[in-house]
Amino acid sequence: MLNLEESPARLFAALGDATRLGLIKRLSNGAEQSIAQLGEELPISRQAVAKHLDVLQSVGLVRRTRRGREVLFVLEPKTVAQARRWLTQVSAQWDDALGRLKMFVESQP
Amino acid sequence: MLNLEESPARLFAALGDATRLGLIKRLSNGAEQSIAQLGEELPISRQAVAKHLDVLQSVGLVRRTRRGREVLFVLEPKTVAQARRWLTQVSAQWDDALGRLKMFVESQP
DNA sequence: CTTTTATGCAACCATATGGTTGCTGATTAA
DNA sequence: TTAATCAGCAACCATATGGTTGCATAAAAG
Repeated sequence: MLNLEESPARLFAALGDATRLGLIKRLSNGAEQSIAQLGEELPISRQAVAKHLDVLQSVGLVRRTRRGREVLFVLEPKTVAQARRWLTQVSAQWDDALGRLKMFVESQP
Repeated sequence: MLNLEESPARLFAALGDATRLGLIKRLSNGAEQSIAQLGEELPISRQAVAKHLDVLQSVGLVRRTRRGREVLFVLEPKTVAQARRWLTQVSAQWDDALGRLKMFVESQP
């Protein structure tokens, strides 16, 4: 897996597509699903779906398993959590900064 | 502001670039900063920085204010929180699914 | 008033991205 | 065994993206 800690950009980029977000949402029900299944309701070709899944796998958002002739995909919630953590840190730093500003203002005579 | 609730894809796409993540991190200290300031340490042209800031503003991640001849940018933590919320929901749905699976397995004779 | 500073606008360029189609190979079903 | 299903590979295409340069404008500083 790539180093997402120091470069979450690729991870967010993988999330930055409506089709891929849909796939993730669909996979978040916990079920393993094949490429054909995942593409059933989508208005794009199977190959397009496969490419999207490749992108998701390349950043570790999904894991693939072969079973016979089909390939099953499952969500990797740890990677979702990594993205969440980055945003949480930004929010926390923001809150800290505002807190310090408030303290400074209140300490003025 | 665009409707991010039903289409967080554009929001994640805006986060999907290392330069923009750097800008966000830099802005998370709470200080308003100009385009020139934000681009000081970056190895790209001022126009490139301005374009990145346009992207961030177009999804509501930053807000711009004009002061004299310069334009100041400030982080919009509410939008960061929106992205975080989407990821949280995916995680929660995943946890629910696993919980139901566990209950089902344990209820088997 | 002249110069510097900070930004905006527009054209341009190379590459990435999201999509397609056609063909091939392997596995399951009839 | 033959037919249907699921996936992989490769080429191709249009548009988006991230970057550049050159010139213009407005405000602050000298």
